[in-house]
Amino acid sequence: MTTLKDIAAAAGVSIGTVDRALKDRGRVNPQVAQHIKDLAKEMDYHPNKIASGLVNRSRNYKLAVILHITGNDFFNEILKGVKKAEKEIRDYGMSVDIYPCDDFDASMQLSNIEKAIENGANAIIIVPINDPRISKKIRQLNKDNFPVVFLTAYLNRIVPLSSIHCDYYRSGRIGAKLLQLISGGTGHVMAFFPSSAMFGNNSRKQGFESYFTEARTTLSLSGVIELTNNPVKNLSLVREELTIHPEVDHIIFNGDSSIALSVLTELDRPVKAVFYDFSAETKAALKSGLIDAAILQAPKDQGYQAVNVLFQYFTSKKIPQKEILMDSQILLKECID
Amino acid sequence: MTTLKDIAAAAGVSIGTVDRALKDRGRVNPQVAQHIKDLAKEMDYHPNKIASGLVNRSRNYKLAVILHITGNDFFNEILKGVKKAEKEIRDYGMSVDIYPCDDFDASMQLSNIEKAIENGANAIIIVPINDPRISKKIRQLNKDNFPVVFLTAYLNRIVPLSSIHCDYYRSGRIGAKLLQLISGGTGHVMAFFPSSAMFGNNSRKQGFESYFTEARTTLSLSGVIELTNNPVKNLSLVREELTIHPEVDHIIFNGDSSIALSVLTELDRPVKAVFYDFSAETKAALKSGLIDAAILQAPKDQGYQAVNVLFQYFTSKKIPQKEILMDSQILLKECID
DNA sequence: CTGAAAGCGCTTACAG
DNA sequence: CTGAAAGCGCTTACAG
Repeated sequence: MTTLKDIAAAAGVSIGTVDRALKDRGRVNPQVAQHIKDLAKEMDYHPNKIASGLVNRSRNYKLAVILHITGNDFFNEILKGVKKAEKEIRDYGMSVDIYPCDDFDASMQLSNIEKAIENGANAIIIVPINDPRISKKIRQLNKDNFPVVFLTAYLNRIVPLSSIHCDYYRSGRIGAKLLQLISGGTGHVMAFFPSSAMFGNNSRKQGFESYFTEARTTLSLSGVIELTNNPVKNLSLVREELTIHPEVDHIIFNGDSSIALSVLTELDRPVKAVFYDFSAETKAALKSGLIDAAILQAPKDQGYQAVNVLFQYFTSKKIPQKEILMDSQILLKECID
Repeated sequence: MTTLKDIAAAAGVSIGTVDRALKDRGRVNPQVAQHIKDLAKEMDYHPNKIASGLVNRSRNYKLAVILHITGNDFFNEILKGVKKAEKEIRDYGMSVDIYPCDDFDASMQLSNIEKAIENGANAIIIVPINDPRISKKIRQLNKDNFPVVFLTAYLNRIVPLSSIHCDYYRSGRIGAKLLQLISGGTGHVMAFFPSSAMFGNNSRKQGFESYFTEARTTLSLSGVIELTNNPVKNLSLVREELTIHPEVDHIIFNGDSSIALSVLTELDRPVKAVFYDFSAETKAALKSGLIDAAILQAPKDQGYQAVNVLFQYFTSKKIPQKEILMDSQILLKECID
């Protein structure tokens, strides 16, 4: 392994000069700089990140994770990933602060952004609520070159440093296909999707519907219902729709799983079901056979990646991919029991 | 972040003494040692791995990856994971050497183990061929406390430092369930599994068969064929079986995918198919609709984990889990197109 | 424009 | 049993 020292010796200069030349951080005689660069390439020099890390730790970067809800199984998974990454970067002097938020409370999220910055955050990881105030704020941060990473959700027409989420459209199509498979080819489907206030949810809904529009399924669609942000309202909504539509024998559900599960349990007819996203309840329901499949989006990985992307950015100046798409994972009973 | 220096100051001793007390690596007055340990806990001390890494790099650990075949898409994926991990640990002074092997050539694998050790390997990551000579050799290494990690495959009754593979039995059951789903409920199935020389393959076959034994499927099983290690032989075997059994309209295939794909292409009747493991061809076949599902076992992750486990073991003395099971991933056309 | 030196936190001989 | 010091490779003021 070539070190700065080796190159300095070969070039007959000090390691300080080598460093300046290689990192372009200073006034170095262009001739000398070029020679050093050539030598570095020749000697296959790769800076030792451990050593840089040891020095850089004094910089003490702070990352803020800003959520959009108070917490559920899905977000706990995300936080597990965040915390796993935090452990790995702690020694580099980086820390992570988590700002929880009342469900979909945009003004609270906005003030959390401001609070984070006051607290000295060097970057923000956010599950952005689709609200003009949030959009405006993030546009401003972009302009100021303040690093922002979108996690799980995103905002249309706003391009942060990086945006990490599943391929929502595709996951909608996968849901439709799974219904087709578990149905055996005939049935009536009712779909429940969350408020399309979040772009991802909307995109997932569109992916799902595209499968019917393109006639890729032999099932018939009894309805696509948009849920609200109110759990009580949602419970009666789901209950009601399944009563009004007695023909429905398949549902696909994206939202607070406990709601759909309790309705499924009280129903007097068999209904097959596909659920989105991880929760302990969903897992149990899959195991017991109450539901037939689940589609996950690797939440833990998403959390991990969000932190990791910023770590790379700060320590190695590595510009991340603008969009990091996570694979959807299909879960059947056989995958877990 | 508490450092050794902080503790030394608090205890009124030198950092050398603190280090010795905390790591149990030396003659320290028991009284003093206990006091230091208490202080460390109190002050929430966590050794900085970056700093240790910088020192330890001089130790130059060598890891050997010993394969059991020359290479295919599946193993290239594994190697991608190995190389990803290698990049991350290079700065810590660790390196990885890869020893390829003629397909299932146990004596070649045996000599590779010996070669690796001669070359100064500090640990071995191996896809063990089920052969008494290999078993004997690995038992000996275990006795000598030489770290061995099993990757993708394993040997019965031999417990290495860690064993990383998918849950083969479960993946067999998932295969059976997928056939049930894509069939719509009726059909005749023929299954092809590789030589059960590798324990995992055998376990997968058993998982698959259990699904039929337990009558969890409405399909009928026309045959379970064991493939050989000879591609030419396998091609005629698959072709022959599908000719002898004209009723077969579903296959599940675990082996060299190009063989099954070419037979599927030349067949004069429609046959639905589930394939195991990743290959570029499998992916294309899934996309084109020639096959209906694939079951992957996260090969890249497996390779990454194998190296990482040893890194943790050497740098942090962290004893890994005896068995690390990877999730099976279900792939449908909708997941990739 | 360039060099010498201190320091990041830990490990490890080397004295005592 | 304990301490002082060198060194891992890089970064960063500070002189010159």
